[in-house]
Amino acid sequence: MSSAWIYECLCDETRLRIVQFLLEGPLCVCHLQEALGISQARVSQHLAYLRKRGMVESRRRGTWMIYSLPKTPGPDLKKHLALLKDCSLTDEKFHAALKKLRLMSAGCGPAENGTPTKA
Amino acid sequence: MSSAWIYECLCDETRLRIVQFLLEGPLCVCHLQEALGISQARVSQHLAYLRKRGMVESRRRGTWMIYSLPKTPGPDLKKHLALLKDCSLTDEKFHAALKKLRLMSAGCGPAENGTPTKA
DNA sequence: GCTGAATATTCGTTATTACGAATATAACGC
DNA sequence: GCGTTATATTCGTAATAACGAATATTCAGC
Repeated sequence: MSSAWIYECLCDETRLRIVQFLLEGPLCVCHLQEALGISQARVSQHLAYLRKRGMVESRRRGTWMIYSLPKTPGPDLKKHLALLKDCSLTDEKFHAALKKLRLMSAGCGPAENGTPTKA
Repeated sequence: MSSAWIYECLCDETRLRIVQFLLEGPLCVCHLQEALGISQARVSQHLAYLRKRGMVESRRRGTWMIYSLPKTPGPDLKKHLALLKDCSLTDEKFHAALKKLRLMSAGCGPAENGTPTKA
């Protein structure tokens, strides 16, 4: 039952969305919060869940926490993430949310090496 | 969130095992019960869960119910099942259970077109 | 139609999980 | 040090899911 934890991480709709977003690039908590339209606490709780299990990594950038997918995922996780990305291509709702997110802010990826500048 | 239901189906360890077994071929309830080492009711409950969501199909053969994976799975499910099979290759526990199952009984696959004969 | 075998369903309980609200922590600029 | 912003954690509760036990259904053979 080696990769059962992967299914457990993704069986919650909010967590699945988070990982889908992170597949597009690193994001800070407040951007995820905006994109998902849920409370800050809920985002943090789910991120903590995913972090404990090794599904996401975090690094601090000033007061911001930048979350991203593991730089060196294990073979099973790597395949699952690739498949999720593939399946996300046909996910209308996700793409609508992603578009909204990109309009809202530039994302945390490009601004990684400077002081965070909120939109 | 198109394929969220797939993760929901597989996030339970028992259900994941069931689908892993079915990837090897059709099985009846009592064989699954033996292979999993759990009560008949639990197997039936989980199978009902999976059937409602289109993850498994069933057909009657005498008093036996033969469960199998969908003959014509959608594109996303097809990919997920292929990945699960791939990941199962390195799953020691699963292979041990599979070996035990094959020693116990011939399986329901070969006996499909006759009266079921319990080992 | 009765019986036994295989499977399904219902029900009450327990365990787990997600949640919102409140509070705590951490870093930054002053 | 103080206030502000961003994030994390704790806690009590509500929703959900899994479970065992008991019961119901379905079919085959007689």
